[in-house]
Amino acid sequence: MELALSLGDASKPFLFLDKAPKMGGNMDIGFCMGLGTAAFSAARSDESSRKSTYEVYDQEERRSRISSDPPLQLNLLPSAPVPRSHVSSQLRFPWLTDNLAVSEPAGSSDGPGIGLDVNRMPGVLASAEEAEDAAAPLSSPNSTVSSFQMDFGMRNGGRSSKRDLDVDADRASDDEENGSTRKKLRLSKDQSAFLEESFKEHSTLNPKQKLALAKQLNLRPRQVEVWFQNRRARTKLKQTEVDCEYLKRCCETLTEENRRLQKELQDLRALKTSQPFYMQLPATTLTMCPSCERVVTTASANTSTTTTTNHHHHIKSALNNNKPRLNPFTAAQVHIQQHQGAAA
DNA sequence: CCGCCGCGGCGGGTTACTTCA
DNA sequence: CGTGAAGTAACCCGCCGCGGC
Repeated sequence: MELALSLGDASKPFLFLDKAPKMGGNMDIGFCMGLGTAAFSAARSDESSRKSTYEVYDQEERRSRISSDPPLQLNLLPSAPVPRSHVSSQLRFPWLTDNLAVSEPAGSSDGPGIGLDVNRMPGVLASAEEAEDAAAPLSSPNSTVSSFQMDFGMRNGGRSSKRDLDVDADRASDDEENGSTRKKLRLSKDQSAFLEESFKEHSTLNPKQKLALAKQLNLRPRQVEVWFQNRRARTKLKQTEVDCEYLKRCCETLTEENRRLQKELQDLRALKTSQPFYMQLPATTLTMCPSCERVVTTASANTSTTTTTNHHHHIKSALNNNKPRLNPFTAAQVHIQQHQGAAA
């Protein structure tokens, strides 16, 4: 599945918001970005400085589909590089009532990937708007915990483990003791999954979408915004890695080609010295074998065109197949004639 | 019409924290 | 149990576009 990222239509609603209940069992959502050529990476940086990077990717993908280069596909879905918090095989959305019962198995909360809902606070405001109102004037780091309103965890009445309690308690005390401490709060796996879904719909948010998402997830709009910024950064980083890998392969290929050509040149020089007759032949120009479309070196001598080739295996073949022995130029001519004869 | 200003969004970079091997 | 690496939430800064004046 190939999904072109599109940022253009910010007015487009999140489709999945309407169909969230259907998402339950399907984690197999391909999220691929097309990469036509690696070269665009450097070029686009200036040209698109004020465009969204992902919009440019989208354009490049369209271009790449036109070109003959097979696009590199970067799978950016949670499946691979995405954190352990996404290991669950099913996306469950606790705000959907039919999911409640299976949200978190009892007794599993101390294991890895427990979906530690650090944002959830015992005293919950009624709405995300209230949460936002509470948080709005406080963008300072120490405001985070106190402003988080997570009516999000409905599993087992809210608390999933003693560890959660301890962590929250620690945070609360930290906040009280150290007002300048920046708290980093993990989003739950459900929140992350939902944000991931929305990112696939739109990699950027308009204010409406941001608010809607924040409300859905009981996060502050600022958190949603930050999450999307970071997510775009991660995507770009991954794409850069893919670009680098592609360029690396290109470099290796070219190095190999260069090595091969050097050897070929060496062989030809050796041939030239061993058979001085050919030294009298005129200067050569590059042309292409009309049949196999490989580059050949053509030497024009008055009326007759004799051809040697960079792909001198052709010539060697012609030399071997034609007795008495032909010189390489005649052999190349024979080679081309053979192609023409075969085509006719 | 033009310039200025405030606002908001974004990218890039960084920091601080969490989790895991 | 301590530690380093990786992942990521949150922040800061600068730039730009846009709308209002």
